[in-house]
Amino acid sequence: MWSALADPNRRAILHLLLEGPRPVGELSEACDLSQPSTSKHLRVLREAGLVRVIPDAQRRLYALEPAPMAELDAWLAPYRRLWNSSLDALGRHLDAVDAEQHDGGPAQRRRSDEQKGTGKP
Amino acid sequence: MWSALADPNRRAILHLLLEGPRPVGELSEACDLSQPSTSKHLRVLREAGLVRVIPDAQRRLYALEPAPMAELDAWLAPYRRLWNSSLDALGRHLDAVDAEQHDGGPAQRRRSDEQKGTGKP
DNA sequence: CGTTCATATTCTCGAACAGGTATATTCGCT
DNA sequence: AGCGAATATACCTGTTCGAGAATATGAACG
Repeated sequence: MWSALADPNRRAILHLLLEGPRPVGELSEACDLSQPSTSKHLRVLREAGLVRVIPDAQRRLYALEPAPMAELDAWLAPYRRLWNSSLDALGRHLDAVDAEQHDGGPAQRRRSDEQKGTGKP
Repeated sequence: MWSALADPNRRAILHLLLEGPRPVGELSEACDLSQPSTSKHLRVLREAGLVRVIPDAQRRLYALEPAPMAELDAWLAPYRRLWNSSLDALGRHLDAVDAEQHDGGPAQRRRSDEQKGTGKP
């Protein structure tokens, strides 16, 4: 997933998909990429699980897949404490989530975080 | 910065640095990397602004630089909205969205997605 | 001053990657 | 069925990347 996000064009595609599903041609035009290049980038994004494809006649609509972003957020969480160690609600909330995953504490808010192993033990 | 984060070894280094500044040798040993390789990765991380160096005699302590993580978080912010709404009612809404995108049915999840004219009716 | 430890840099090689062109596939339309 | 639009794949090419070996810098210490 990280290598998929490493490319600026792919991030641009994701940014466009933020506004809703789009066909390849539109992404290609908006990102100023050739159509084959766009298709290849979309393939990488799809194999990384970042987007999913919705077949629509001869078109293929691509849509964001939110799950990997949650994974990214989970990775970022420990670092978030660093850059702003004194957040009002957010930081405490995240700390709570972190603690919850360790001691099984008040698990009432984001219990859907425990989806699959991130491959990063 | 993204390309710096794309490498698993570099992410491992950052993960180690979470526990505090460390000299190169320690990182090298912990990540099972050769010393030159570690130095090269650290150079990339440094040029990406992700770590900073603290010279200490003939040693060089590397420490996390929190700022770029904030940048990452800012980039992630728009997507966070997405997965939050998805996690909210995971299974049912995914099915609903799926159906909606096939028959153009009740667009209940589209709160503020269609803000800009995509030029694609 | 020379030795040794810790780190950085250079070089080279093989693999991976991005972009371009040409071609294949699939669906809708007439 | 055949044509055309939309998308995917294959092939080629120049570039980048990461690992490894050899070497250079630089500081402590005898």
